[in-house]
Amino acid sequence: MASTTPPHCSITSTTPYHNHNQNHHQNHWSSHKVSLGASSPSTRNASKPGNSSTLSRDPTFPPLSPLPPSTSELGPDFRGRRSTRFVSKMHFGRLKTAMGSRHSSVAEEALQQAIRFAGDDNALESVLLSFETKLSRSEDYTFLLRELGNRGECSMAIRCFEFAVRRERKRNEQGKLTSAMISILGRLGRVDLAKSVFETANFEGYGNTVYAFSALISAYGRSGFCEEAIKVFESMKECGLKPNLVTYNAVIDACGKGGVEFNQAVKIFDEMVAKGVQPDRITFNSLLAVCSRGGLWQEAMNMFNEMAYRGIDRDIFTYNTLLDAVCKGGQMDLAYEVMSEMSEKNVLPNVVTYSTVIDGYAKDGRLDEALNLFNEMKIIGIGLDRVSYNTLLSIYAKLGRFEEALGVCKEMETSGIKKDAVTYNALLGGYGKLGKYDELKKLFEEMKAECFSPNVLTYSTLIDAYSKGGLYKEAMEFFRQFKQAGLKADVVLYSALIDALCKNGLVESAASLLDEMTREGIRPNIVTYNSIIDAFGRSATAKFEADATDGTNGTHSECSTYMVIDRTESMLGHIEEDNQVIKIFGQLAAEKVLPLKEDSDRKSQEILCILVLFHKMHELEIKPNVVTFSAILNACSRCNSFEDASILLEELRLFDNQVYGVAQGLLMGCREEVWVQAQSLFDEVKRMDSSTASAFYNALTDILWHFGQKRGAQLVVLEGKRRHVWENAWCDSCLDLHLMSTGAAQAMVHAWLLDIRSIVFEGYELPKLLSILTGWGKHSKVAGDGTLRRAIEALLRGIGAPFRVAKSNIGRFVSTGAVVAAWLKESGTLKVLILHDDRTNPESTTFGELPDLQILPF
DNA sequence: CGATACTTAA
Repeated sequence: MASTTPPHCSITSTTPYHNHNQNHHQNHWSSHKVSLGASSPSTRNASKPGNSSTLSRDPTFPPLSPLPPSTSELGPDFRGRRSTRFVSKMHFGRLKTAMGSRHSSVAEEALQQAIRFAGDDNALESVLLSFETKLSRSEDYTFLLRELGNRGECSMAIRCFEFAVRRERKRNEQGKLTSAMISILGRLGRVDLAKSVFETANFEGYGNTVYAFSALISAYGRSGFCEEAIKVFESMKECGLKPNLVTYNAVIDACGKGGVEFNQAVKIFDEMVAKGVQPDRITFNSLLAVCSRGGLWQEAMNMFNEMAYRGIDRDIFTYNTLLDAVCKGGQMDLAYEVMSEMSEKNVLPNVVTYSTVIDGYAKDGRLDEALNLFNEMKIIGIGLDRVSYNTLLSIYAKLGRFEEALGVCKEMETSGIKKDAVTYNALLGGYGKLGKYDELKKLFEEMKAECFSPNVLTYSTLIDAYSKGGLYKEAMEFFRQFKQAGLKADVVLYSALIDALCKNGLVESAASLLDEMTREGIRPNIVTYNSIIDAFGRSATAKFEADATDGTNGTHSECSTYMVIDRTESMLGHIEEDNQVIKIFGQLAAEKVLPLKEDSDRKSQEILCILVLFHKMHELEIKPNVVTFSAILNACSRCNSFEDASILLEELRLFDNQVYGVAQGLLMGCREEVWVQAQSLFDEVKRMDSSTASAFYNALTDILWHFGQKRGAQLVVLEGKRRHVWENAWCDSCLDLHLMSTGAAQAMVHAWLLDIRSIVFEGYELPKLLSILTGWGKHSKVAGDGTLRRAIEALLRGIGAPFRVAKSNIGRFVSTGAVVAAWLKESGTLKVLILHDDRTNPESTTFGELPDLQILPF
């Protein structure tokens, strides 16, 4: 890694990652689904706490309600804010203990009494009074505060603090209590209260210390309010206080939690060095955390190297955070390397290390490797914790390996770890994927019965699952429950809704939802964009029923979908404001959405919209992934203009030459030129999970087939077969096409028949019965609509292949080996089986024209 | 003197 520059330079230099002009060709092919990137801080801070910024004149504290629901014990969900995923790093598992603190045993006694009166503030007051003479020093009170905080007794802690401050004479002792209190409130996620404690202390004259400021900075950081943290940091300097190591560390840490740009954190780091404050391990660990947020693995490696240069030890946190950055950056091979080096550096990987790398593999689609690491963990005796169990569970759920997922649940139970909201949501996702709606409902009820209130993700999962299954009525019902619960929609929920609309061709409604979410300050991500891109070329409209009397006379309006929906009276009896979504879902449920009639002008326009979207994504630093690529190719396949499709791909090459260059090259018939590049693309896809990989091959084959590059399509399909993209798709007696798109399937039929032919010509016998399976159109929008079956039927008829529909199964075409062999021996057969490209590169005709290649068995 | 650190669900 940049070994030519001295490491101490590397930290502040502009990194290639941020230099889009130079580097955007390399970094766009990220396989992980969500890029946290650098989100705009302004939107994230839409709901700043405690905006009553005027200094409180009243030395009493603000009313304590609303308190977090459960204050009696420290549950896993114990935090003040639960609305955002940016603030996931709250460390209530690692409590500050009073071990080694210099409190007296009387303080312990006082604590026991106080806990007994939990919730009764007056009783607490009398306990404190009765101990007043015995509790001498502020250490005793700090101990009490901390222990009350650890037990979630926020209001008691504040009472105790007020009491202690009142009886204390010495300023610096009051100051100690203040910084402790701010820290505790910060840990409890109550920045609003922390701020008012701070302001009061300042007003009363004992809060103007570097400790109080540092604690407040950290409190803001914990809740993700990085801008506020930096403001406090600046105001501290204005007060004439000098930030010290801890202060700087707290600010940098806040940057990491708030998802701030790496460069801004580096600026603070530079300032600290310039002021002569020597960074320590925690500084670097926090800087690494900033990198990990944005997946800036190169910068993280630089930091890591710089630590060695400065002679700073690296601990388990250093390694875990570095690994997180490297994993989020999609560099799993490097992650593996780093992890392997840990033991020889005497830092043994722990459960967090494993969870991090395992999740990295899982997100990269390398599920086998993820599962291997779990085994490794078991072998070397690292016990699984809640997080690792949930990670394992979600991998199985994602793979649809439900038996194993349930096994994980059992194992969790026997190890004494109860299911939590994460577990339930992962299970719901798993059932949803398999379309097990009864179980889904049952589990949802169980979850509620176990008092895990469903959160946004729960509802997103349910809405997504039901709409993917076409069950819009249920999806709508869950949406309504979600609204009723008063939850705020997030990017996942919006994406689920948008996806449902897109899959039904309601692009314009989807676009208006995209606007709506943006207006609400919710940043769309790659999943959102992939759905919308996928919708282009699917135009449909909701059908407007003038008078719902007979339905024969529904006027089919051609104007914009959004307008149609807007003018449609709610069929729910009453019109709910704000509920565009419910209306549209109502339409979907009533099957009043019809495809718009073929309109090639419109489709061409839509294709070009993709370019606009792509630019927008680039602007928002949302990295396209393989799903984006597949979606774009699918949109092209739905469009009839070769010119438009090729213009689009040509333009997209500016963003990622490798990926779009390969597609464009194959489409234009320059196969020879791009085939090496194509191979490395296929290598990358090979590492992803099977459904993503097959979607990629399906999309690429479809566009080639659609635009007449049939030989190219066939080569791609064979590449996919060689790499086992479609499981057990092919043997001598049976060709299973049910996971393939129509283009891929057709190209495959030709290849398979050619292969069978070579068996015949080598003098071997064919199996008695040959069959071609098309399934029931699993991959088309409506299960069982048979698009694939019809395409294959037409193809077989077209080439005169003697197959017929099986009696028992209309998705299966059968023939006998003898009949097929006879047909294959006919003189004209080879000619119809060999595929050709409409376009070949005139300068390199040799490659595509060698018939030998096609006759040989593959 | 008191204030600062890691991993999970689409």
